[in-house]
Amino acid sequence: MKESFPKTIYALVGKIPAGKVATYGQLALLAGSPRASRIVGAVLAKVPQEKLLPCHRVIYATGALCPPHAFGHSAIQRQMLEQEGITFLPDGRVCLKKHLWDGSNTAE
DNA sequence: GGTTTGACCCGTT
DNA sequence: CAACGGGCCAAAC
Repeated sequence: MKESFPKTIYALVGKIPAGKVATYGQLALLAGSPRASRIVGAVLAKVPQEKLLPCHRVIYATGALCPPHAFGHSAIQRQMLEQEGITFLPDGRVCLKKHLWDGSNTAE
């Protein structure tokens, strides 16, 4: 495995199953750098939707969604996740306890 | 090849 | 309880 970081991120995000969510830290961890959580976001920011990556399934480690400008609009990500079957808490956060992606099982 | 920034995360005030 | 700052790693200019 010698794929670049962004390449790894694309693969990981593309492996996130519907109805599940992954945190930037989680992707960074699977990518090989647990502290490169920022890189994950930066990479997704550079990579256009042409990759068809479900970046809307990527959220903060706290369960909060990423800033509105990330998807070009606010509450968009939330709407998408709701359609995926994600459960939102009254706090406005995703139920990480129920929808946190199990990337450890998908890691190769 | 060095510098700047970035869709983050956590501890402290 | 809420807000602020700092630190981390890698990609882009």
